[in-house]
Amino acid sequence: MSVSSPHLLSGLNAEQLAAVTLEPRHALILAGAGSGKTRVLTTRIAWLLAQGLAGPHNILAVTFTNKAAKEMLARLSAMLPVNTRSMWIGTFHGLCNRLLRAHHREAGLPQMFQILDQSDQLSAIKRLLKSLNVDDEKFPPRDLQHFINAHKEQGERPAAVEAWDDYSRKRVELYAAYEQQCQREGVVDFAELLLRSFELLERNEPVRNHYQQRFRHILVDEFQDTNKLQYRWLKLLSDGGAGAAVFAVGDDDQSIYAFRGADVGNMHAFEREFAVPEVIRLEQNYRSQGNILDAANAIIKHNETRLGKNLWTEAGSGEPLCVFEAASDLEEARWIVEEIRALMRDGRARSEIALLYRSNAQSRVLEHALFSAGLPYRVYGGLRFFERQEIKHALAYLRLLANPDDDTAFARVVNFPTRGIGARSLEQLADAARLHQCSLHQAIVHLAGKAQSVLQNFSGLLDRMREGAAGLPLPEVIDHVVELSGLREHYRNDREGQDRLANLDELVTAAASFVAEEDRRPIAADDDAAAADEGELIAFLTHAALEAGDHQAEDGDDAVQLMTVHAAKGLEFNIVFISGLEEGLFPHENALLETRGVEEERRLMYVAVTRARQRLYLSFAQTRMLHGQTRYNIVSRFLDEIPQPLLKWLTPQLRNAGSAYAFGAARNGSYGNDTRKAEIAALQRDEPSGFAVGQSVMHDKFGRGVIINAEGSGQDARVQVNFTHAGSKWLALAVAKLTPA
DNA sequence: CCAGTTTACCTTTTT
DNA sequence: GGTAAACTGG
Repeated sequence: MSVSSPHLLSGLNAEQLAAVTLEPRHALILAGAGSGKTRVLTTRIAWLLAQGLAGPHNILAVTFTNKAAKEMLARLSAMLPVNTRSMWIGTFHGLCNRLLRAHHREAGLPQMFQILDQSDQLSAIKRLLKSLNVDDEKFPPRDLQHFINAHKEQGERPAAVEAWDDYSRKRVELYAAYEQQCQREGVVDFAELLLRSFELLERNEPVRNHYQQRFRHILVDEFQDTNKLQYRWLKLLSDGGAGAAVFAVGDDDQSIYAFRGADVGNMHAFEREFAVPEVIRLEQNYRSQGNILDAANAIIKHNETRLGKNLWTEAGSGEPLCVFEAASDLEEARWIVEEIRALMRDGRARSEIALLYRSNAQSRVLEHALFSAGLPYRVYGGLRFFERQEIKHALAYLRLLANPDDDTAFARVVNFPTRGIGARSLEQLADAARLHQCSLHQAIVHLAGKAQSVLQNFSGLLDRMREGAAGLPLPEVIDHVVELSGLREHYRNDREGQDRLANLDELVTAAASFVAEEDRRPIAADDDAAAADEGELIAFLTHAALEAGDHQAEDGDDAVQLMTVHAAKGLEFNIVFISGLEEGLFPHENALLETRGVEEERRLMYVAVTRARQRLYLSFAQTRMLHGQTRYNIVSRFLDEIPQPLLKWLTPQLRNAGSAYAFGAARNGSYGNDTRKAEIAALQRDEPSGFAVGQSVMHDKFGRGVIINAEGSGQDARVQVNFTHAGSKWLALAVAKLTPA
């Protein structure tokens, strides 16, 4: 390895170079979209190694996605020959898991602890509520799950949570009970991985000292997405800033995970608490044409709380952004398909094109249109491989092999496929378990009568599985379990079970390639205490929980890419469509209620816009089917925030010329039947005083809006209006001064 | 007492 | 449109 490696640094601009070659000290890099962030991060690591400022084992690099971690590793090994295995590179959850496996005893966990993903966590909570006879109407499991996770992410155990009334006291009590249940079953949820390893470092001085001395350089990707606990974890590991040099890369404008506890405030806190000497801004964008960047800059300027940054490019302005107003979501989808066809006639590949939307529910219409047109497409999102029910069932059996006391897994498959163990027997079992303070599996011996015999049969099945699996390689273990459990038989008899059968086979294949991968890069004899001797099965189950799989999109074929804006973060495409630019959808209505909610939505829009290299299409629809009912939306404020000269309207701008209702009709049916249907429905409802659902109206105080609902007649007539800036309101027509806009 | 059928409910984003 | 709880028949 050369002492100075000019080739490493060639092609970097001045700011990138400054960031990469900073002397070892704390640094905050504000890296705008498309500014070469990942390159800076990986080159920084390579530079530290090449300069001899650190050995591989001194490096800890943390990312948010497995994908980012893999990419970093791949790029790094391409840059210089290095034993990446002795570096700690991974997601927060992955690294915490590694820490806890190595120190499970000190952390108070069984060696074989299992990881609950969120759906496992939810069912664990439901089971808990049932066993404590808690009314799940009063304490909805989802709320409780959010409550528990939010507190864990703040670093708060039940004892630290403030309770001021009976209700909050009860919730804290349930939080405590949930912890006990997890501890008894030997399982940890996602947030627990973080909190437990934080507490391990905090309380165990030898362990803390060991890692503080080992890691001299901590590099953090997507720093704006860290939550409070992750920040404290980093701070602890760097000995409050006195130890490892922390190199944090982030973009406050791309912070889009506040909803799950991410705290942009960490960037300010880091600057202050670590006394970061200087902040380096990467503002040159290598991705997008000028007009696209101008639009992105114009949008994000509307946010008040920013560290401040303005992207620029040496590329030309490029094309204007194309805007399309559709009569309906179906129309929007049809237009997108037409446009894609035109692009392909121009010689564009489908894989250059991405369709972005705010929420997954929007993909269906787009998929339908693409499918009907025979255009290949790939959807990112939705169910991932390890989240499919047949896979989760198979994994549950595997978990029971490793740990029969895993009640979540037990409850999941005890009667699946059905084997005559009904609700009644399970109730008795749960009662016995509570009475004896033991797991469901252990409670079987305390039963009597029929319940005991059927459950002992099940227990015997598990024993036979374990015996049959002994000594087999992992893929064969899985195959054996799938067979013996009756899962294969069950899906064979199910008319719609063919895909599921194929997935179960795929699980065996996945295990085979997982084992092969592990063999190629064996966990090197780590200098850490008790190098995790987890065994293939535990490693595979951990892999399944932490990396739920590639969002089910097959590689290879040339296909249009469909995904949510969140999923698109970090990606780039030559041509991007952002669809559904409507108030209530994007920005999402739920976000309007939250403080700073609109700002987060705006950052989301900023992320969406900056995905495009050459061409950006923006579209919205007047009516949209959502959750089975038609909604009448007005154009998103974000579209209004883009300067008009950057835009090219593909549809006439009639927005002030009449109601949505009127111009749907004016288009003379050429835009499909959807607007007509809305029209007819409105007429049939005998709307009062000449107002119709879907019509644009003006109000002295609230401004412009669209009527989305109506009821009553005469003096009692009321309409619900969705105002651009004031939100949705019910107004009595006799009182409110509404005028057609 | 269990198993298949119907109904209800939900969906903003996810490691 | 898809799953999980409630229902009802065997």
